[in-house]
Formats: sequence, structure tokens, C-alpha cells
Amino acid sequence: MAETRAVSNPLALAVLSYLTQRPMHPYELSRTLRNNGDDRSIKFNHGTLYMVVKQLGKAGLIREQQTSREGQRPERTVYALTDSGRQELHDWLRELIEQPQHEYPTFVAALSLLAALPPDAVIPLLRRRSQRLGEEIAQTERLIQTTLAAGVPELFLIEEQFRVTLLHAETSFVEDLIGRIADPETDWATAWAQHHSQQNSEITATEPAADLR
Amino acid sequence: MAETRAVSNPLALAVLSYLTQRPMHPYELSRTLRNNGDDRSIKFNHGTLYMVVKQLGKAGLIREQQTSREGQRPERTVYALTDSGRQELHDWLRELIEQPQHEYPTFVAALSLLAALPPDAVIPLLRRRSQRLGEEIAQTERLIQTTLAAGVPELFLIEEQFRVTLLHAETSFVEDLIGRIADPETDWATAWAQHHSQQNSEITATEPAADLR
DNA sequence: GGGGTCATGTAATAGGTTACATGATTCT
DNA sequence: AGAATCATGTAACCTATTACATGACCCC
Repeated sequence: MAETRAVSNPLALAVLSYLTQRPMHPYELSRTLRNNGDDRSIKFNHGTLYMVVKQLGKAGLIREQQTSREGQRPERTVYALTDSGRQELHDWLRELIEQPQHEYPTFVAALSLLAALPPDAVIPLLRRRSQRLGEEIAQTERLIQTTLAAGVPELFLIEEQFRVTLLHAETSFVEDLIGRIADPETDWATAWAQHHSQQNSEITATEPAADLR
Repeated sequence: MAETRAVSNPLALAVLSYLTQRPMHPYELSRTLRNNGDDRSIKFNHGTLYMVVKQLGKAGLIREQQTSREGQRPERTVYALTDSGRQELHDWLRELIEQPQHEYPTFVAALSLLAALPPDAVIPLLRRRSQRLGEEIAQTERLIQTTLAAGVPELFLIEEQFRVTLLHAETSFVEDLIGRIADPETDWATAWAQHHSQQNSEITATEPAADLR
């Protein structure tokens, strides 16, 4: 059944969600998104928003409600949610919550190719990462505090709390990884170092770089 | 300076990395990628690979080395890494390791719009998520075990270990969140429930759906 | 009263995914 | 010998990002 959604860009989800509150025109959506800081959680981009709005219109999930003109400003088209749009919003949100998606964070990609660098080059890089993760944690926590202090209910900060959780987990992992690499007992790390120290002695054609995996 | 990389698709990183071992033709890259399970960490797609190879060629990071024909199979073009390609590989990898990237996982997007569903609909969804996260953890751990048992050094499984770490952190978060929502002491959760229970009494135009944030 | 930046949108370009194509090998 | 699958690549289509445009308001 659920072929694939008519509009798959997560920005569309945000648009549907905002339109449950009241009809809006694209620029207002844009401002609201940014004001609410949702652009930290959903990739946002001026041009993309207009594209998504057009796609949603074509899919019948929103509908052009009126075009108004205020002063000499360009005409603005106001969009409203349709019934099937509301339906889609709920269905989509449910899916995203109940089903973990397989994703491709860049650090995972980097880790999968880690062997391409020598271990003693990797350690300082990991140290800097750990430090920067710490900065991001601090910054996110400050954001949470000041937003709460401004009277916003915690409900609207759950994403940021989640982010902090992930950042902590990543930090522990990185720290632990540094330890494992540096530990002279870790045999794969020593083999890794040796492999790189032989990078110039390519006369050893005995080991034909067979797939290591 | 570092304008932006000539080729930004992470699949290109994998290509550069594999070509450090020996020159290959695209299809061989494709097979190797899949055999090594790197397609779990880097989004892979047949058509994209050819695109990326072309881009890398144009950017001078790899170079066409020969075209050979074996039997009646179509001609295959073998590519080799250039010096600047090796340079780019190292530079790029370093950057990815030392600098955390801001990313947009879909669960973060969903959490940021959580308020659009009523809390008693969210709880069972989170329960199912938690359960599925458990399954993913188990599956990834089995993968790690069998791969290690096949003689692959742990160095090539660090990404999967990292994934498990993240999955555990996410599970704790989700469990905790369920608790917070269900807890009658949590005031924002009760306010949230009330907001949704009034969804039909839209006569109350006194609260003009002001930005909650 | 001229220089930013706000408000609003369109168009050009680049990037990525899916579909198509076709000979070779292998299986039954 | 016909069906399925492997091997290899190209082309068409969709998506997303960047660049372009243009009048209004605001500041000094």
C-alpha cells in the first residue's frame, strides 16, 4: 500500500503542522519556522519551502485559500490545510515516531573508513571532536534554559533534550575509542599502526591487499 | 578558502578510500562496497555511484587508467587515485572526524512537532519505537559477532559499535520520555492533553492560537 | 535621500533516484 | 532451451539549492 508519500521532504511535515493552527502564506510559514527554532530540527531553506508548498498543493494536502495584497507589497497567497492534509500529518508523524529509520550520519561514514588514516593521526582528531561536542552540549543546554525562562513549555524543547542525550552518548563513545586506540593492549590498533608504517614498502606483494572484510 | 568540496557526496569518500588499495572499475567498487557492508554506513545506490565517479574524474581526484574488455562483457573503465585524490581523502576524513556536523535525523523532526498529536496517542507509538530499537540493537550486535567470528578485525566494526551506542542512548531517552508524559505530576503533559481535548470547542476565540514559543 | 535589510517570489542549475537497456552466465 | 540473475552502463525524471529580481520600509 503506502507506496511512498506524495511529498517526502520533512519540511512539508512542518508546514502541515503549522497550518493546523491557522491558514498562512509561505512567507509567514517561513518566519514562524525560524522564530520557533524549528530550523534546528528540520532542514530549512527559502527556495525549498516554496517548492514544498507547491507540491503539497498539487497533492491536495493544502489548498489556496485567498490571495490578498497589503499595501504595495507583492501579492501573497494564503494556504489552508485540507482534511486529507490533516490526515497525512497524523499518519506521517505516527510513522516517524513508531518506526526508527536507518540513517547515514556523517560521523558513521567517517568511522567506517577510519582505517584510511594512521591511528596516531586519528587520536588528536578525536580529541578535538570530543571537545567540540562538549561545546555543543553547553550551547544547547543554554538554549534550553533561556527558552524555558521565556515561558515556553518543556513540550517544545524535547528535541533539544534529545539532542543533548545523543551528544553525551557520542562523547562517551569517542572518549572510550581514544582509550582503546591508545591502549597498547589493543591488538587491532597495533596491527593498524603497522599497516600504515609499511605504507612505503610496497615491495611486499605477498599480501595482496585482500579484502579485510 | 575551503569553498566547498568539488564532490560532496559521502559515497565519493568511500570510492577514494577503496582506490587507495588498487585501481578498480565502477562495478567492482560497487561489489566491494556491498561486500564490506559499507552500504550500511554510506548511502549507496547504483546510479549515484556512476555519477560520483564521473564527478571525481572531472575534479581530477581520480583518473581513467585503462579500458579493458573481458570476454563479451561490456567495456569496463578502470580508475586510479591521483595524488590530489589521496590528499582530498585525508583532508576530508580529518574534517569529518574532528568537526561534528549539524544534522537532521527524522526522529528529531518528529519530536519537534510532537505537540500535533495528543499525548495518549504518542505513548503507544513511543512504546513500539522502544521495542523496535531493541530489535535493531540485537540485530546489530549479532552482525558484529558474526563478522568478528569470520576474522575481520574490530577496526572495521567501529561504526557498528557506535550505532549500538546511539541506539542505547535513544532507547533510554524514549523510555524516560514515556515516563515523563505518563506522569501526572508533569504539568506540561497535562496542559498538552487539555489542549487536545478542546480540539472541538473552537468557539473559544479568546485564545488566538498565539505562538506557543 | 541613499544604503541596508525586510518581504516575497521565480528561475536556472546542479544533484540524485528510478527506470531502461542489453549481452552473459547459470540454473532447471 | 527458456527463465532468472549477474554485469554494466546510460538516460529521463524528480528534488533541492543557489542565484536573481524587485518594491517597501527603516535608519542615519
